[in-house]
Formats: sequence, structure tokens, C-alpha cells
Amino acid sequence: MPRRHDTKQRLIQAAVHVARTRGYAHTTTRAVAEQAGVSEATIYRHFPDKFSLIHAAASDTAAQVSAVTQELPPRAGSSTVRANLLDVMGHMASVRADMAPLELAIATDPELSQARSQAIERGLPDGPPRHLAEYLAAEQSLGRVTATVDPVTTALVIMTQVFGSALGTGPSLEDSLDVLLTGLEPRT
Amino acid sequence: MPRRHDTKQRLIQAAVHVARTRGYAHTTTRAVAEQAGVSEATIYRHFPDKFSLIHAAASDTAAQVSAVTQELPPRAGSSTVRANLLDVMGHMASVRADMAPLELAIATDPELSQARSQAIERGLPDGPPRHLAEYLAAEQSLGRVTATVDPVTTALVIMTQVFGSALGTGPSLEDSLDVLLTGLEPRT
Amino acid sequence: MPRRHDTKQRLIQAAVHVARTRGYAHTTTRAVAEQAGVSEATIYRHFPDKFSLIHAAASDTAAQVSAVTQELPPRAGSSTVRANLLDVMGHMASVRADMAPLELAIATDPELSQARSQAIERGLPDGPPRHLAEYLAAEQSLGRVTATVDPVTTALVIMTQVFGSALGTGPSLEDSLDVLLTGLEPRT
Amino acid sequence: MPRRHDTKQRLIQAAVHVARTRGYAHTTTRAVAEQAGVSEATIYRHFPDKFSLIHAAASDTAAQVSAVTQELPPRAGSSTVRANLLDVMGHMASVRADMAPLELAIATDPELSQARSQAIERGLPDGPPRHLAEYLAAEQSLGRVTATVDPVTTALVIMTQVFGSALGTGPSLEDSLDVLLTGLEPRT
DNA sequence: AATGAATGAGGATTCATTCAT
DNA sequence: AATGAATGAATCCTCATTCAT
Repeated sequence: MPRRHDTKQRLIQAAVHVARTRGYAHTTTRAVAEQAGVSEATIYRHFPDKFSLIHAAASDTAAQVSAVTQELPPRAGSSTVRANLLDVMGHMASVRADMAPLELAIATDPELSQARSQAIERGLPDGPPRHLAEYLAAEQSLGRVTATVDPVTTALVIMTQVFGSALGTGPSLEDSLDVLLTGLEPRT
Repeated sequence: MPRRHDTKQRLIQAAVHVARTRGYAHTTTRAVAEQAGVSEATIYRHFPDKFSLIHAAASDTAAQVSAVTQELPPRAGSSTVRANLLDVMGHMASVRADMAPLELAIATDPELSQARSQAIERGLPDGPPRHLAEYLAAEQSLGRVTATVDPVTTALVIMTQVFGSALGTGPSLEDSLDVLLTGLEPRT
Repeated sequence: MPRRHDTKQRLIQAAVHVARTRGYAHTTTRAVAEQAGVSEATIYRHFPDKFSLIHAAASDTAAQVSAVTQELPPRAGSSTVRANLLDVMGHMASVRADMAPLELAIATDPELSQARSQAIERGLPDGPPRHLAEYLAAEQSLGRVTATVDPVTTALVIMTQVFGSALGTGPSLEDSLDVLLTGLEPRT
Repeated sequence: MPRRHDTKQRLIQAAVHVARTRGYAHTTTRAVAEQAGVSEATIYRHFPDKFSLIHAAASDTAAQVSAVTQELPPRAGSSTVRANLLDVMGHMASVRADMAPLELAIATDPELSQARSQAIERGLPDGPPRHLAEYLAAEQSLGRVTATVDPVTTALVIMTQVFGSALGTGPSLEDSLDVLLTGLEPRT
């Protein structure tokens, strides 16, 4: 009977790990408890129910992503736009791959989705897209990004590409970034 | 209660409907059978197991998407690139929203994912990206699309945006297309 | 895998049996299924949840009691009042002993109690007390029971004594009936 | 958070309160501890196990009932028999309503019942019926109660009516007492 | 082709209890 | 004296699947 005091964090990480490696459908209380090295009942000492654990795990990973993107806006003007974006996208993709099963399960399940919407309205940070948008706007001021594209929309486009890459269904980050930078319309 | 012999199709559509409206986690044999108006046991008259039904449902929807994109390549040169792409993307998104829960559940679950890979290797069509790439290449020949972007990569980028839109996490199709067309690099 | 068609009744009787012999707290789905010789899951083919089974069991036993008391009113005037009452009370007590744990658990649990109240308002028979009251009124007309006591109240008093006897906390039925017949006030 | 050392009493009262308001099935260690404002573990500082707490709670309430009935025998001859009995029955019923869930759970559960029998044989007071019987015998000597009824049996009959009233299944105390006083046999 | 009855395996959750602090 | 953390066993219930009809 080990008596740790970081059990809550271990449960969250166990949930992320199981979801990533085995999929959300296999993310049972049993599997998570086993992965964390505790009994199932212990989950309920730290979370009121399974979904609270899942939400905590998703939020935790979201916070990690946000920590990465936060550092982007100050880098406007330095290095190249391509390098800056590629760097952040790479970090995001690796973290997001962890989160994907949880996030998708939530996005896909109306019941869970509703709970998340409430959480978001209570002030959960939608940081990463905002950070990206801020960075892009700054680069626009510097003339290093086309002035006519909307920074907020562009941020969402990039996030979506990262998401696709994390899922394994999209092109590589580098390839997708090249397309985004060049644009489809011929330059006359 | 003798039913028609189109029960198989009704089961497939019931699976799609339940998955779309209630999420994959709630897509149980019970729910599907109820939605189809048959007994659970009837499912096993038409499919060897539940996953075969799920795969059939996903394939069915995938075929619909493919039917839409198939008509794209011949349209090269007509109307505008923007209009052609937006039209197809809109059709794809609406169909894909149906499929999203199933597709994501499959993509996310290693066990199912493996089964799908085998199915794909057996010849399931990955048509839509190919159709898009063919269309883009044709437009490049006509000088209506930048010659330097890779058509295959670009097709995947577009598919990813459609996917994000269907999920509700990305920008609107129109907005994302604008960004893609313009490109981020300033035109000197 | 036996394929009976009276499983529902067997489950009801199993529930009554377990409750009587082991108490309501031990009337688990497992215990009932075991007693009925089926699997736990089978319970849920016949009842939406455990409480529906418990209610069915209680109602079933209540119906048996009612069947006994129903025959009482026509017997007014025959035999003696003492013999008639004692006979019916004896039958009721034996059936009620079966029901006691269920009925008490229901009466005692606010949650279950509420469900029962609704059931009663929907028209469940409160037969036995009414049958007793009818019988007593008939005997009053015949002059074989004191005219001044209220038949309805008296019926409830008798039911309560039967209940106490079934529980094992009251006096024997014969003794309690003697007290009721004689009355405490001295006859001048 | 140092608490007073009357924690034991607070636990007993918490158990009674939870049992009365929510039923025995909901009288869990968690609920009792919460009601008492202590942790679950504290219960085991004061009682070897949950059943000891339950028995203590039942005994505690039983003692209160006994305290009420104890004062009855000396009142023989004063006021009226009806007033004396009604007064005591009223007090008993109010206390017993608290106890009912616990007492019934014990009476109904063979396992607990056995433990109680042992406790009773170890000298737990069965006072109230005896007090009532003594009072009735005294009134018989005074000619205020029919001489032919057995005081002990009558005491049990009265206790049973009180019990029914406390449970809410019997008639009002006043009504039942009227029936008992008058008796069913016509007075010639 | 269809189904009602049945089930083994597993789901989330709660229980009374223990123990180190 | 008190408690927060932990748990094994048991709770009710659901799932995908089988089989006789």
C-alpha cells in the first residue's frame, strides 16, 4: 500500500497514456488504475467520476500546448516565419498526438461535448489559436506575412493542419506549411 | 414481422445516424438495432460482428464522398478555382460530418485501425485526395494554380481543412480557402 | 442454457425468497439471479432495473394477500366473528411474512417510498383493509360486532396486528384478537 | 481540527438522523461521518465496526423510549386510562419513528437479528412492554381496565399499534386506542 | 430472414475498512 | 483523538454475441 501524494497527477498521466496507446474506447477505469499502479477505487478519491478524470487529462494536455504557443508572439521578427511556425507546429503536434483520442472522444460525444462547452464558458483558455493569431499579426506589421489574410482565421487553419498531422491523416507539417506559405493563386 | 430485404442498408444507415447524433461510444448494437427497427440478433444475420457493420458504415459514407470528388477533375478550367474547390469542399464536409465519429473512432483505436489498414490494402478507394490532386494538377497546367506547390500535398491540406470544418474545430470552409489561395508569403 | 418462458415469475419468486430468508440488504441482483438459476443479465431482460423487480415482487405478494381477504366479506354471519377473523389473519400473516422485508424496505426508504406512492395513486389495490372493513360493517349490521367502532379504523388496527405478528415483534394472532374482541374498558 | 470528545454521541445521533431521513440502505459510513462532521476513519476510533454503531444507535433510541414508559406505572389511578395511554403512546411513537428504519433493518436482516438476540440476552432492557403491562395490571386492580384481558399481551398489542403508527401504515393513535378500549364484542 | 431469450465478460461506481501520519 | 489516502470486494448494470425457434 504505497502512500504517495502525487497520485492525482499520476492518474491524469495514466489516462493520457492509455488513451494515446490504446484509444479512448479502451480507456477504462481499470486500465487507467492499472497503468497508474493504484486500485480503481483510488480514482474516486481524486475525481468525482470518470469523466472528471478525462476532462482533467484533456485540460492538462491543453495547458501543455498552450505553454508551447505562448512563447511564439515574442519571436515575431526573429529568424524566419517558416522556421518559427514549423518549430511551434512540431511541438504542438507531438503534444496533441497525446491528446487526440481524448479530445476527439469529447468532440464526438454530444454528452461529453456539452460538459466541455460549459467548462470553456467558465473560462478555460483557448490560448493556442490566440497566440498564433497574435504572432501572425505582429509579423504582418513587420511585412513578413501577407497583409490581406486574417490572422485569426489563419491561426485556425494552421491549428487544423497540426491536428491532421497529429492524427496521421494529413501531410507532414513541413509540406503543409509550404503550401500555406506559397498559396494557390499564381503570383503574376 | 417480415421486413424487406434491404435490411442491410437500413442497418448501415442506422449506424451512421446513431454515430452522428450520439457519438461512437453510444453506437451500441442495441441502439443501432432500435434505430433500424429490427432486433439485435438481426445484425448478425447481415454482418459477422459489430465491427464489420461499423466498417461497412464508414465505407458507405466514404463512397459517397468519393462520388462527389470524382466529378471535380473534369471541371478544371471552368468557372473559377475558388468556386470549384468551395463547391466540392462543401459537399465533402456535409457528408464527412456524418462519418466523423466513425472515422475518428477507427483512426483513434489501434485495434480498429489495424483492421482498416488491412481493408485499405485490399483495395478500398482512397479516391478523394487523388481526385483533388488530379484536379489541382490540371489547373496548374492551365496556369490557374501556382506551379510550385505539390498537388498531392495540397490535396491533403485541403482534406484536412474539410475535416476540421466537419468537426467544428476549424474555420469556415470559405475562410480557410481564402487563406490557402492567398498564401502567407507577401507578394512582392 | 435453459430456455424457459416463465423466467419472469421465477425471478419474482426468487426475489421474495431471498428477501425473506436473508433480508433486503442481501437481496442483490447476484443473489436473486443465483436463486432463480439464471445469470444476472437475465434480470435486465425482464425488468428495466432492480427496483422494478423489487416492486413487482412486492405487488405480487400483495395480490396474494388480497386474494385471501377478498373471501372474507361474504362470510359475515357464518361461523363466529372470532373464527372468521382468526382464519383470515392467519393466512395474511403467513403471506405477509414473506413480504415484510420488501415492504419494510420500501416503506423505510424515502426514494422507494416515493415510487410506491405514485404506484398507489395510479390505482394499485389497497384491497385487504377494505375487505376487512366491509366484513366488519356487515357483522355490525347483524349485531355481531359492536356498532360504535369504526369499521375502517378497526380494519387498520387488525392489519397492524397481523403485521406485528408477521414481523415477530407482536403477540400471537390469537392473543391479540382476544384483546381486540374484549376491549379494555370494563363492562359494567 | 480538534473536536470535542463527545464525538461518539454525535456519531450515534448522526446515524439516527441519516437512517430516519434517508433510510437504512443509505445509512453508509460515509453519510454518517458527513452528517457528524468527521471523517469516516473516525467512526472506527469509537466503534469496532459499522454494526456496533448501528446497534448503539438503536439502543440509544430504545433507552429513550424506555425513559418515557417508565413513568407510566405510577400514574395508575390518576387522570383516565385513555388519557394516560394516549400520552405515552404519543411520546413513544415520536421516538420510535426515528428508530424504525434501524429497528426494522435489524429485525429484517437475519445476520443483524442474530447479533441483537445475543445483545438482548446480555441484558438489554425490553422495558417498555413491561412498563405498560405493569400499568395495565395496576389499573385492573383499580377496576379501570377489564379484568379478563392479559396485561402482557395487551401491552404488546399496544406496542404494535404504536409501531404501526410510527411507520405510517396504521390508523392514528387516537383511533386505534378507541377501538382497543371499546372492543369488538357487543356489550349486551 | 428474423427474433426473443439468454449470457460471460466487463463497465463504472460504492462500500466498509485499514493504516501511516 | 483524528484523518487523508488507499483498497478488495461487491454493487447495479450494459455489451456484443449465441442459439433455438
